[in-house]
Amino acid sequence: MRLTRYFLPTLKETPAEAQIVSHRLMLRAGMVRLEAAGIYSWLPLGLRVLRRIEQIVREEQDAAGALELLMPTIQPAELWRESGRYDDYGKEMLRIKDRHERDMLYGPTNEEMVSAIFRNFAKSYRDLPKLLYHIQWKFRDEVRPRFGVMRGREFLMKDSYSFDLDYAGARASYNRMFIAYLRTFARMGLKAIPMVADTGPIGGDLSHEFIILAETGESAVYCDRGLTDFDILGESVDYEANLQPLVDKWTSLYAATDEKHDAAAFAALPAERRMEARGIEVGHVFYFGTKYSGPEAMNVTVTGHDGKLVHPEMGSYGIGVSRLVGAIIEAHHDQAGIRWPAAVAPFQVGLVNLKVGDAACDALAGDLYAKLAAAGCDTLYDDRDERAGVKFADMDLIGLPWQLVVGPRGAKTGMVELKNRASGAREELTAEAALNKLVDPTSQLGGLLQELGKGLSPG
RNA sequence: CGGGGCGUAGCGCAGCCUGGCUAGCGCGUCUGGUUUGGGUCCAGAAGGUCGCCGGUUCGAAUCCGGCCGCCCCGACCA
Repeated sequence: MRLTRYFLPTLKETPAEAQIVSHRLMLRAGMVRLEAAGIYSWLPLGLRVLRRIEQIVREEQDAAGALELLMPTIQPAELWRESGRYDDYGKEMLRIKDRHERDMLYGPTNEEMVSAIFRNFAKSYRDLPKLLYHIQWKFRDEVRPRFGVMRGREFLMKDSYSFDLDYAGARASYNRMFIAYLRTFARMGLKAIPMVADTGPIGGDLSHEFIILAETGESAVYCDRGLTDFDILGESVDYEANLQPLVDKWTSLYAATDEKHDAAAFAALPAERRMEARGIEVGHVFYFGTKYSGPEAMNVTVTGHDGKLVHPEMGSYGIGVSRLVGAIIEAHHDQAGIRWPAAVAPFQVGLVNLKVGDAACDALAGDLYAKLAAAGCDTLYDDRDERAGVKFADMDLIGLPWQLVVGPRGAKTGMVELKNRASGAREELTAEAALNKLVDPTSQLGGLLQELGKGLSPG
């Protein structure tokens, strides 16, 4: 993409309303625009990131055996009256009426609807187990939206729902999602730590929040330092096998948010393993049994092995997709701007032509742009007639993993500079060598790019 | 929803307390020149219903009342 043709309204100064760093950077980098409290338009750069995150989530859900569907944003109140939540949910639910004065609502979640869908089609134990998910905009009329997209009223969420014949099956589904979540966040360059969460009236130990560590996190967290050394991507995961040992490994060490914190248990850890930090919740997995499938709610039944009707055991599993955009920035930024992990970056390479109009610079940069494009590498080519400082500042701000700089100093001899945004490391090398480094499929980055390229649509 | 703060040009702000010429400044934008490896410098220009409605007054960005919007702290949540 040529920057002269792109829509990238970067800001030098920080808008007054933004307090936390991710919100500031998203506004300054031209990713989003506030439309109303907690409601945002996603501008082209922000949308690209949102889509990358969404796609990683989708791939891991699919890999874990979940099936994608798409339910509407607007739901009839009838469903919620069935479960009893229409009256319980309170003002957080945005209630609307259609032209016939029928009560509708903008969905804050989808347990009722997915239960109704499942109830309609599933008849027998042979239809179980099933894991259904969708990625859809939700609305919760928060009293106080804040932190930009991290706590908006409208937000993009991936929510999955599992249906199993019995508790053992539900636990297996839970484990699938648990592992899928670990992989999902790890692929995004995040260290997400599962922490025991409140299960409410259901009880049991089957609810975990996935928390990423960030200095600016919303809540205090306490955990065993050993958890940060675990690497799910290094494990071989077979979703058809028993996942319990793997789940046990991740839940064996102490980890809790402040509301579930057990000071005594934490104090029992060796001092060097005690870690106190700040965290942001990016996912939540929850087993709730027959709360929604039961007779007092949606009354979902299938015929069991013995011919008797049974209510499926359910669970739900959420990932805050739009929230992740902010959360990732909280975890990956510096003074100058964002430092995107490659897997979610809006573009992989920022190609900077320092002197547009200079024959050597134009030719070399143009050639590199064409070759990067041919190699399938998402490249943002800064071909603006701007000063070097402006270009560098914008590049650092939007945080693409690699900056490929073509300037008059080196262009004559075919030399360019390659800068790694995350580490800040720069090296002078020939254009050819830089290209090979960026797109050679045998190189680490090249391999990553190839993997990223799969299934990604241009944004 | 309780407490606090703020709405003046695209963005960041001053002016308001103590009403008074054509409402300012910086950044950005446009034009010309200059400069050219980290947000150049000079000159010129465009751009504002001072959030909205009403009141007080000879006169309101400024004082008073109401409303709307946004932000922060708290309680609540992905």
